[in-house]
Amino acid sequence: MAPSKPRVIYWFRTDLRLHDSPALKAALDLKPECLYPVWCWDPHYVYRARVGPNRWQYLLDCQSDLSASITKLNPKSKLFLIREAPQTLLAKLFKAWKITHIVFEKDTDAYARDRDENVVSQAKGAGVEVIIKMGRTLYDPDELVRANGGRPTMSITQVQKAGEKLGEVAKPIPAPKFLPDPGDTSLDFEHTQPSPNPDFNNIQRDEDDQSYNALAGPKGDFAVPTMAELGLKPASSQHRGGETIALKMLDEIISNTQYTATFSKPDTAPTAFAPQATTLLSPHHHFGSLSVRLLYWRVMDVLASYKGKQSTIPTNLIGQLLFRDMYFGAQAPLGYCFAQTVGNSHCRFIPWHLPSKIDPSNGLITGDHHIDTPEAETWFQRWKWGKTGFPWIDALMRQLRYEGWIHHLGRHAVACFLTRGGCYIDWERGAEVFEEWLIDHEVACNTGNWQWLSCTAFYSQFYRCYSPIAFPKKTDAKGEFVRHFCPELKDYPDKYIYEPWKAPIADQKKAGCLIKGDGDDTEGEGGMKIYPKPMFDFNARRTICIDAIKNAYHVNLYGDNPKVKDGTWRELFSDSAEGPTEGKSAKDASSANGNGEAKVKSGEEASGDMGVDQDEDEAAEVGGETRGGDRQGKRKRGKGKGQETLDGHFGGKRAKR
DNA sequence: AACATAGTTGCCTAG
DNA sequence: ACTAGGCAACTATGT
Repeated sequence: MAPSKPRVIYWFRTDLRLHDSPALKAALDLKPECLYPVWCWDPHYVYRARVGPNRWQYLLDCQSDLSASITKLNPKSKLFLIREAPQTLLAKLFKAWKITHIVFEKDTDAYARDRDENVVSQAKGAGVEVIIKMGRTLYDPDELVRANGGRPTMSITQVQKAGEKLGEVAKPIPAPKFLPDPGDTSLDFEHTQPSPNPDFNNIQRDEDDQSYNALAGPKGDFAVPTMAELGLKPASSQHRGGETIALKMLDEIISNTQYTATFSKPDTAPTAFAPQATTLLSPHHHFGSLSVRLLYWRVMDVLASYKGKQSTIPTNLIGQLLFRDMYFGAQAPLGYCFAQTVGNSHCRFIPWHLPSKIDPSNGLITGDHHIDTPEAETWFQRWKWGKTGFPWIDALMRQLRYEGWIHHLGRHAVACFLTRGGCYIDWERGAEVFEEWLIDHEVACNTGNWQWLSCTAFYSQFYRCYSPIAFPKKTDAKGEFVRHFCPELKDYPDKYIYEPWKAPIADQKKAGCLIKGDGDDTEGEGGMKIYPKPMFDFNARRTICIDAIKNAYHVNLYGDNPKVKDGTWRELFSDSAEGPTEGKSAKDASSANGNGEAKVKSGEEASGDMGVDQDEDEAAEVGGETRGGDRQGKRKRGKGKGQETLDGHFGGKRAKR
């Protein structure tokens, strides 16, 4: 009996490209009789990941461009976009389309691993062969971790050393010249509707979500959804996705050999816009519309022939890619806990304001947070919406919201301000906002960078604190960036542009904008604009925060410490510490931070639970596995029962200091 | 073992 | 306009 020719599903996910795809090459090497390029509209992304309109649009751009490129290679083919969860859909497709193989690119994100394990086991049960190839990073994160002694990669030198053991980064593979026909695409099976619970993206929609109305879309043609179908208003960002654009951007960067060879991240201006100072390739790497290995080798080619003085690792473009791999290598062994403090063996515990609520059933953050003081919540909201009264911070947050991208050092500035250098608010709050608004949001990189900036992992020089006044002055003394994104300040004199509250009233009136209030009003009498007063004395907050971090470093708890989970960490923090540290003795510590700033504690939650629901504190070890595969839809299940320990999954790996 | 140095990206003042 | 050193002080790594 001659073996029948392979009938292959190529499952596209975060690899929306045809060039340099080891997985796609593996699919084509099977010489299949038919190849189905498939995208499953995953409810995890639709409901559970936070995604604002700009990243939705970027994703649709990538899908449309990829689909067009597929059709260009084979007019019978396209990206078949099917509106159902992969966990329920793929097994039905195996049967309906007589599939023999499924091929996809490896994804080491915590959720992706769960999803893919599920699909792999269903494929095996159905007799479908699975082929998985790495292509998302320079090195396979799991191999990188193995070469790092099984430990998460926490520094760039570790990545370099581990990388050397793994040998040369894979050379890019050319895009295919042809693609096989797809087979019959009938969908003669029941449509499994997802449960939109929780739905973190409800706030993004102003119309009904119709993304799951029909398996093959409203026209039955497997088309890429429209923003309207998703219930979303149009994107505000000018940044557009897609492999075609990505390759053009790459060509432009590489053709500027001086830029490519001398690029040095700390020397690029975060105040530069239109054009920005860095490459803006990160969203393409996120969606896979540009291969990082292609960028790597094209940069290496330039470096090999460029005669002038070059920048070096870690500040050059190669270094940037190594940092990306470092974060993937930090995330890979830590799983879900990498994205939070509680349970994370490599993240310092600091008693931030607005700590996450934890689901006792799996030890994972729920997406909701405790409000330990109303003041901190106010600061958080003003930070998020660009109304802090610090123009540099507000301009960055508005650029983030409108355009979905800000310069890396701008991210430093706003992240430092929210956490260790201003508000003393939990980095998880900031990471959630970035997750929602960034077009290049990558869970490993976003998490890692927030830990870096909050000095909870990767970086520890907390006394180096970004000033919202001095820092932007270095590259933009005239405040052009602020004038663009905070136009109400556009006529302010240069000397007041970063601290407009210092301008005399006469100057404020002359510039057509009064500095007053807390951001609720934007326009006053006679068309006079209003910009808020600064929400605190920055230098005073800076001192409070540095003292508090220093103290927390001395207490020296990590996220996997039992005291973090059971609440007894409070006993280790004196009443004079910033943050919700007073615990049971809150009443005695009303104004005790030594800087004359009376702390405002809400009666409701000041001495309440932090990070963990206290009812659940008696939790004992119940099995070793808390991967949280059931995060969607069932997070309120089993309160008080079946909870598992938050610590010990990665126990014994790091000697505590 | 004790110590020195480096670490992608701080700020301020004096000269 | 630019640089050097002080500021107060963290961890990881190497000798």
